[in-house]
Amino acid sequence: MANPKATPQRSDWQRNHERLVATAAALVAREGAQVSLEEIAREAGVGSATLHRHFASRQALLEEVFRDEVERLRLRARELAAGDPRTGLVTWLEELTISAVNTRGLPASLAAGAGAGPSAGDTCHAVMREATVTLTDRALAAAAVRPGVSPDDLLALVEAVAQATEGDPPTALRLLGLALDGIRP
Amino acid sequence: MANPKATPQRSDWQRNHERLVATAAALVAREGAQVSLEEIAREAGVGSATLHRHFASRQALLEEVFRDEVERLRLRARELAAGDPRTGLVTWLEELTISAVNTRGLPASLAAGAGAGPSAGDTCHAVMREATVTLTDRALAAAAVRPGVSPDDLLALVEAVAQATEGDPPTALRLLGLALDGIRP
DNA sequence: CCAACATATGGGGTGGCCCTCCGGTTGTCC
DNA sequence: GGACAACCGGAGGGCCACCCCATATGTTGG
Repeated sequence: MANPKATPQRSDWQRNHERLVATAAALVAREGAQVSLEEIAREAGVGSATLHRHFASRQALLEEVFRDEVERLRLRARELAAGDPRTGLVTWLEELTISAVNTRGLPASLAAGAGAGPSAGDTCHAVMREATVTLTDRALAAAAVRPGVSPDDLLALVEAVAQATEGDPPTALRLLGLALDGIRP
Repeated sequence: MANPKATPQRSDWQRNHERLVATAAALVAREGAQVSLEEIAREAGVGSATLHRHFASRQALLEEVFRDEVERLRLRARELAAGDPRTGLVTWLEELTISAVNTRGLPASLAAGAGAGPSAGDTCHAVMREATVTLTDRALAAAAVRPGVSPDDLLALVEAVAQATEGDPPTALRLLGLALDGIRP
């Protein structure tokens, strides 16, 4: 289902693909991650069969919808990896939380990827995980956080908080703060 | 929709009601909180209309399914309120987390009640909230936790963790531990 | 420029879900 | 044991995910 660059699809394929992702982005932002797939297809002006042919699952569609935002976060993590290890990690977790809470459907998409193990490397969750591992390891190495803290646990916590407080950034940050006070050395 | 003791329902009503709750409990335990309501009705041997007449919503049905477990937890909180304030609160949060993670569908049910405000006083969430408020206030009064900690935040965190780690108690407790280390004075 | 063909499309069908209406049934109370 | 309110469940409407296959359309070699 993914698009191997080796065999470029027909132009209408690409057109419909972009249409679908754009429409999905708009509808997910307005109605959440569980929008009707048929509505997306209808709004995009294609048959529902086409949507299913382009995306094997709702999750596959969401992965593409959030690709840009995830990329933005990935680059941000790169930046943060250049500064202070402690504040870098904390800022990363905060910004990730804010993004997830403010981006309708993202928490669901991240959580969905979490259970899948390390199978597919390009899921939203996998990218966020790699960033979190890097920043956590740096903080651990600098003794900036209590030893034994696991990046997977941190990410799981952020995802849990984001999913539970979708649309309410202040609460999300309060809950995250509660948790973060536990990582002092 | 609740059963005011003043006008006892007909015997078949009561029979079907118990059947439905029992069947729902079994199916929710096996398949999770989003089981098909029609399947519950089918398995219970009643028409789907009857199920909808007895329970205005899926949530209403779940509330009854979990009534016993919630009552057990409530009594447990009472016990804990007699001991050390610090360990009482911590133990409560841990046991609540364990129960929620091990009881399929409970996290969803708790979370669903969370957004509803203080309208209905007998929801699962409301009961757990009252217990958590009591124990947290005690701990705050004894300066056993950092001031400013909110029982609602603690409960929200437990519910978030429980929902995100449903069926995986070790992870749930690790995440809770991460958060709990933040409540030292 | 055009034919032939792989690639892609979408209407319509299947089966499932939630929820409601309404004709029929069953407890209950006098 | 009859009358009446309470209760039941099959059937149907609206919506959804997913799939099949006859049709259309980009693409490419002559």
